[in-house]
Formats: sequence, C-alpha cells, structure tokens
Amino acid sequence: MGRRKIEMKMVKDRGSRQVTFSKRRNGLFKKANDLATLCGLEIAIVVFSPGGKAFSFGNPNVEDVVDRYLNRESEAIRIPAVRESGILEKENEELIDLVKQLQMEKKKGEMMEKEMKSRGELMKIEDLDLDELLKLKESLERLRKNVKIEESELEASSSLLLLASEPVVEADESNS
Amino acid sequence: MGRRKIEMKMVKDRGSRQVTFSKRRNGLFKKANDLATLCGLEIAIVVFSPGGKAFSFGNPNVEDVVDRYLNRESEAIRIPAVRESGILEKENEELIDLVKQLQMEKKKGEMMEKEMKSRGELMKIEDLDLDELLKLKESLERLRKNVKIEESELEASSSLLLLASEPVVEADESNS
DNA sequence: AACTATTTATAAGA
DNA sequence: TTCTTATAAATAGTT
Repeated sequence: MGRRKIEMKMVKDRGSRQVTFSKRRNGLFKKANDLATLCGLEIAIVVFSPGGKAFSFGNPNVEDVVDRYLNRESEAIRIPAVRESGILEKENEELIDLVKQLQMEKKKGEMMEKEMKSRGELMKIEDLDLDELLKLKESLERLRKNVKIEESELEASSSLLLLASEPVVEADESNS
Repeated sequence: MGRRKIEMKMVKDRGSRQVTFSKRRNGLFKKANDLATLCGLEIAIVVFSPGGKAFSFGNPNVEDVVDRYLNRESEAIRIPAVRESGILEKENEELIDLVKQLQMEKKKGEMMEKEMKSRGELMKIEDLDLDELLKLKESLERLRKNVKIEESELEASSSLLLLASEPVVEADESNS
C-alpha cells in the first residue's frame, strides 16, 4: 500500500527493515486496538523487533490474555466499568488506561521485589512502594478536580490501587 | 475502510459485530504475517472472539514467542492502548503527570533489574560482611532517588537479525 | 518526520 | 458465509 507494491520477503537493507518494522508495528497495533474496541474483546500481541527488543500490545493487558490462553489461573486486577458515569468518554478511557498501566508496572515492580527478597536481599523496599502509592493517590485526587470524576467513582478507582478488583462482567455471547 | 467510515466504538448489533470480527481478524493476522515475513521476526497474537473462543497467530508459533516474552518480561516496551485522538500531548496536564509517573515506574523497574543483573548471582547475602552490606544498602538508596527518566531512553534499538520460519495460524472457526 | 501516490483493507450490499 | 465494489486506511518511496 504505497508508492509501489513490494515483494513479500525479508527486506534486505537493515535500515529499511527497521523503518518498515516501525511503520507496520504501529499499524498492526492500531488495527488490534480497533478490533478490541469495535468488538469489545481481549487481545494480546507480542513481537520482537529485528533488534530483539520486545514490543507488546494488550487489551486489557498482555498477561491476562496470555494467562487465559494458556488456561492458567488469572489473579488479574481488573478495573470495573467506571464508564457508566457521566464523564466524558475520552477522558475516562484515558484514565482507565493509565491506571491499568500503572497497576501493571506496580505489579512488575512487586514481582522484582519478591525476586530480590528471595535472593536473600534484606533491604527494605517496601518504603518505596508505599511512597509511590501515596503519590498515586495524590495524583488521582488532583485528577478528580480537573476531569471531574464523581466522588464515588474516584473512590472506586483509587481503592483499586490498594486492593483492587471487581470481576469484570462479560457479555455472554453464547456463540462466537 | 469500506463503503463508509464507522465510529470507533463497540458495534451494537451482534451479527454485525461477528462479521466485523471475522473480517478484521483475518486482516490483522495477515498484517502480522506480512510483518513477520518482511522483517524476519517473531510475533504472536492471541485474541478471544466476542463469544470467548480463542484464535491465535504465531511466528514461528505462539508458545515460543510467549515463553520468550515471559522470560524477559521486564525488558518489554508496553504500548498503551491510546484511543483515536492524540490526547496525551495536549489535553489534561494531570493526565500527563500520570503518564510521567508511569514512566518513572517503568524506569525504576528497569534500573532495579539492571542492578539485579549486574549484581548477578554472584553474591549471597550470607557471604557479605557488615561493611559490604551497608554499601549494598546505600546503592539501593541511590537507585531509589535517581529515578529521573529520559524519554529518549525509551526508544528501541535495532541490530540483531532473527530468523523466521513458517507462520502458524491456529483458528477454530468451527463455530465463532 | 512529513508527504502522497498507490496499494490494501474493509463496510455495505448482493 | 462468500463475493463484489465503493471508499477509507495503510504505507513505500520520496523530500
């Protein structure tokens, strides 16, 4: 889809290949996001760049989808549909996305913390987590003013950061 | 990309949603296959249809890619599921703050990981004397404070070349 | 990074 | 569901 049709085989030139990768990766992720949005479904993509770097896209996130795929038990942290409220949808979507990502990063950090502990590290990193949590909470407080989230909803969102999780109701489309 | 432009939100009609899913799933997998072919890289996609049925695409296969991903998860670059417009740049300042915090979390995680790696398996806490222990602790403290992030560092570098083999498509179209 | 000439994907319709 | 086709979207080559 460009100035010319190209052969479907590995692009020889390193630079061109990198450019192609960047462009098409973006396109692919956008398609995935569109699909997830249009059909309201779970999807995950993992791709290793020519340089070996991992890129991923997930709705709601890669791990949950992969876990589900691998038939594993998912102790996923879910964010309930705050959408119901009167918030502008755009802002709400962004907020949810950001909070989700933060949760993911938090989770990752916690895992690493465990890893370090298991290695016998005695340092207390717990302080750091608490600190970060407080910052997060403050941020959400401020967010509330500007985005005008209803109080009850904010409670729901911020409490998720501490505990979290309300099973997500999935539409039961009996078949496909 | 059709007779008309459609809104990017969940398709209400069940039947239409199913049709959209089928068409776009095929398109997405084709894009993924093209990307894998053109760039010679590993990629995996897992998607659950509106009915909960799993479809997947993998090059060379889903399992290998997912395994690779899970084993070096912390190195992954996560792409946020940003919706249509470019909200992050111009919109709410508080949202930007959230993003920054997210980046900080990521950076922190990366640094922790580097610390862990550089330290490697080489020393067990038991083998350290008090002095060494204190140094270690200081090191971690410093780590904690230097979580300033530079966006440029979030970019991916490319160089290595990965071999690609036959793509695998696993789809259970039986019902869907 | 942007810009377009083209190719590709796909929403409706059959 | 599969095919057809008008149109939207992605992107290869270029600046």
